[in-house]
Amino acid sequence: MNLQTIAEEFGVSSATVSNALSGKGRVSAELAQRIRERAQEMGYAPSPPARALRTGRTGVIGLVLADLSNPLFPRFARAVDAAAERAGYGVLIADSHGDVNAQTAALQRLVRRGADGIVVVPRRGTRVLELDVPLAVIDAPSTPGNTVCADHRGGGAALASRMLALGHRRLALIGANRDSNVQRERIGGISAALVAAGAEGRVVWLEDAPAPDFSALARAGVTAFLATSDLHALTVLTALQRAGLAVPGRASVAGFDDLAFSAAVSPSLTTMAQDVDAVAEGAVVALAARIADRAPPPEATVPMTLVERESTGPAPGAPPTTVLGQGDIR
Amino acid sequence: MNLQTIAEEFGVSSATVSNALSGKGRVSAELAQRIRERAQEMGYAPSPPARALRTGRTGVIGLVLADLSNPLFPRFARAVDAAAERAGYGVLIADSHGDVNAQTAALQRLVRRGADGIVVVPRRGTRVLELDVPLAVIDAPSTPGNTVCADHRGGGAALASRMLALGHRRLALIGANRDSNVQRERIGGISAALVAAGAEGRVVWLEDAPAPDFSALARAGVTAFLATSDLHALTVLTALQRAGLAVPGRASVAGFDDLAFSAAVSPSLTTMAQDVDAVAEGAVVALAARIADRAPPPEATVPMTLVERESTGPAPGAPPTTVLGQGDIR
DNA sequence: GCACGCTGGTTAAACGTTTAACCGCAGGCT
DNA sequence: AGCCTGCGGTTAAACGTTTAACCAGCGTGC
Repeated sequence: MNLQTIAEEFGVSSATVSNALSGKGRVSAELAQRIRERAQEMGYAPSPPARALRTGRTGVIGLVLADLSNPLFPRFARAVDAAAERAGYGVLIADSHGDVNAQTAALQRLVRRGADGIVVVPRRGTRVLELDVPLAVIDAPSTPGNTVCADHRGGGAALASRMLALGHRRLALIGANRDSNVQRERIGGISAALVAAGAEGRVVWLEDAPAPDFSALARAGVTAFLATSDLHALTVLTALQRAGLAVPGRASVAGFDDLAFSAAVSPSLTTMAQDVDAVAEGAVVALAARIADRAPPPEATVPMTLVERESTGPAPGAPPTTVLGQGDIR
Repeated sequence: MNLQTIAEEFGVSSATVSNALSGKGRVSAELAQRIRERAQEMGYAPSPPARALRTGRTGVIGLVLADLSNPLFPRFARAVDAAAERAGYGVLIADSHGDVNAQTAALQRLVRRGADGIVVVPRRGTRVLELDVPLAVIDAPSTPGNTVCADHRGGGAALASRMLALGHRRLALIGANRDSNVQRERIGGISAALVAAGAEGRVVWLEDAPAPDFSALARAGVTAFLATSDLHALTVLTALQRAGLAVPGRASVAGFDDLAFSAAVSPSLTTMAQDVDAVAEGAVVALAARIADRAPPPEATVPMTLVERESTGPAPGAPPTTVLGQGDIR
């Protein structure tokens, strides 16, 4: 089932068949058409190794998801896979087992396996070394070499604004792992918006420290908890509930990324979602351009969208506000 | 940086170098040694396409994760990747977008890309069609063609026994999606153990139906909720907490699979965990054997382990029992 | 009448590896 | 002396594709 067998059927050379299928050389339009049809009905598929050997390109890109603890992993994998498929690429994965030089090892494995380029979602604070293959980095605008990402800062600002509109003035910020550019930007966006409005936003928990007593904070007057991840938001939510504090009656809780469980818990979590598909598409397109030696598109950020659910509401004692866009707006 | 360049350095033919590196043909031991050392220090790596073209094998296996909603995805991907790496294979992914013929499309994409074999975690109730490449299926023993999986039935039975030992006699079972072989086996294992002990275990929620009122069930005398997934367990947990029912004081809650959030919520979730690494390793080993045309190992199941956390405890009003293995036993 | 250019192909080389077949040579056996 | 055998390689083909270079035939312009 190679070019030769088709060629013999038509009494032509295999080069002609190759030309007909690729539309590159000189073949009469009519013969080309017939060859394409026949190849189609024979289910002919070119041999990737042969093509790769000749052209030096494998048609495969690597994907390294470094931060395994990030539950966005499956969605990124899926989205990158879909985008790569659209661009005609296969996807080779390599999970760096979390640690930093395992990440570079993963990258090298991928180039050894012949990846034409690599999409990498780096481990927090990891700088990705320069390789001899094109890279597309998905992290945060502040990361050097970043290619495309969600607008984490803008998302933080938007979430904060919404909470301000709901009357919250004392807020607790959660989960600012200082090694994560993404989390830093989210916190930065939130803080900026709060400060501009004269509200209080204090970071109360970094990932590495032991968790504080959230219910005590609520009793002390904090009316909203904004976490940089739904995972942390969930921790807060269950802690408050366990202490008998109503959410959102007594305090509101919100997170980021709209993780799988966020819609399933009760009350369901308000969250700032990123458009994973758009980000992945951007990364793959940029990578494909760089592989084809065209100018890659400029560094881009895609907007985040607020998914307002049940875990947020007006601050207790605040004057009633018009509640816009309530409900699941996915 | 190919065989030829090394060969010239030694004044031998490229075939000799190939033989030296593979240890297959006839080369003097001493020359072979020198060649290997030199290749090492030159950083020589054989060209995968060339090797694939010649041998007909790419050294790459496919991984299709069909059930995207399954949050185990990242762990399976990681584990399969690691096992494949150990076996000398790369991993090409293909996410079937959930629907059934997208799954077969994904399989075909992988074979077209040259996968030597495919590991598939099938979509619920999907029968995987026979292909011309070796397959390893990770699902449940009842699935035709299954290769390796966790002992879902045994896990269910063990979880049930533990709850019985804690004095629970009226239990609610949750999440028996009737298309999922895995969930059916888990429910089956639980039910069998409960029935054998004369306790009551009723399935109260299938995924497609609207969720019942869990707090009402608890007030009606159910003291334990066993869900086939931590996701459902979390739904129950938050619903009970919101209704002001203490967990595990008033009712115990347990799930399966030890998902990311399970240790983070309050109270942390008791769960029946599967050894993802062992399952993945089994699948890859079986697949590698089939690819090498050796007899694959027999179908295997790997035991599950109970991770007992805070969400389970003695049934209210039950005689006090010795509590074995309390705490996080990971 | 002839050089020229266009059309529709063909030929052959090249990509880098593996492997079957061959081959010269030295030593041992008969 | 002749023959076999084992050692240490070499030669060459093959895997399937792409692509640069070539070529026959034919209509055209001058």
